[in-house]
Amino acid sequence: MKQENKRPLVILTGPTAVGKSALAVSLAKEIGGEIVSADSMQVYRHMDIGSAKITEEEMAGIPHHLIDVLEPTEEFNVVVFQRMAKAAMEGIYDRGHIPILAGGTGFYIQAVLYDIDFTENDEDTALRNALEAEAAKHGPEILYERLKEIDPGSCEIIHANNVKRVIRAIEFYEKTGKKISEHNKEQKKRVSFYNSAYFVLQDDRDRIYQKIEERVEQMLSQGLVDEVRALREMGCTRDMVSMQGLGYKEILAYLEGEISLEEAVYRIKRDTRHFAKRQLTWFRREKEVIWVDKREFDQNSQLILVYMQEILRKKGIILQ
RNA sequence: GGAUGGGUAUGCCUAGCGGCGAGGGCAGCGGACUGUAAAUCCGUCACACAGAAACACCGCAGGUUCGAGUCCUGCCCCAUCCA
Repeated sequence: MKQENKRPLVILTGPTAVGKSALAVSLAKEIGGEIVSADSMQVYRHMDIGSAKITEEEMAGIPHHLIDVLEPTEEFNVVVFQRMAKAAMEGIYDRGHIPILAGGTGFYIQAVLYDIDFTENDEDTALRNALEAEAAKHGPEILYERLKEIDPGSCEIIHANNVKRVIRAIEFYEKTGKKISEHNKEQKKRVSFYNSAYFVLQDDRDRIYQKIEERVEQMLSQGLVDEVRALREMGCTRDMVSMQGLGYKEILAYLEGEISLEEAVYRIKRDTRHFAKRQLTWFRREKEVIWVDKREFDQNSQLILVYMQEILRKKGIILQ
């Protein structure tokens, strides 16, 4: 398909706490956009403070999709995300608007942008659990050896200690009879499915870290502990996907008397920093990204907006 | 003033009790990622050289020893306790 025949898609991402949400709203206003959240935690209801969820007021009338659509007890993953995001985008196109995929989960963005094919296979938690138990009992090598026999290609890519990915590779083979290493090789060749602009908002590392620090403190004063306590009373446990979120698993550990509040806060800050770093690593690897460094715009979001629109115009994503 | 414990690499904590070109953890930094991704995992971390050559002040200065982070003496800091 020729570039101009593809449908438009704007992506706005970047490390946590750089200021994506606000910028996304401003951009949406300018270009007639609607926002599709690419965030693995903001999908959950009752998880407002810890996920730094955008407020109704901050949305300023711009429609936001994939926020507050699941209960914390429900499972969420890329496949579900992909399905929901595509559905939301259809609606946006129907309304003649431009979807703005905004959020920090690079993997989710990739799934939509390249329309990655996650070969349908029923998730087999029984198999996963069995494999996990095996690894826990006999060590991760045992699964790795097994993978070596069915899909040696994967062994070259996946480290033996990365049990989750080793399990997925085995599961993939068990369910489809195909090798995930080959499947992935195919998927990697894909090019953007849309006429897209992939903006990554960037800033000075120290500034990001400082904002993380401030944000965590703010969450605490907004009542993060109470929020988690309420979730716990609702029956949320640490093995749920939702409770793997930063801020949630640590506060749960505190509420269960495992660690002090001080330790929990320390870990949230530290792990959020690590997270921001991992996000940057991810975006550096993506080929089509357009880095938007706030330092180059004197932190002025107005200038950034002008710059982004200029690019969108050049790409034919917006007219005028 | 006295007692006791301690000071380990230009970030922090810690192992070490005569053979150490000093072990580990954290932070930091880099990387991977295609159905848990705010997850999971890997690498690096004084500098330089590489394997008969190189040599970071293991608080500082001496001493014992073939050999000292490790033992002895003195000094300087820190912590706690007693006056």
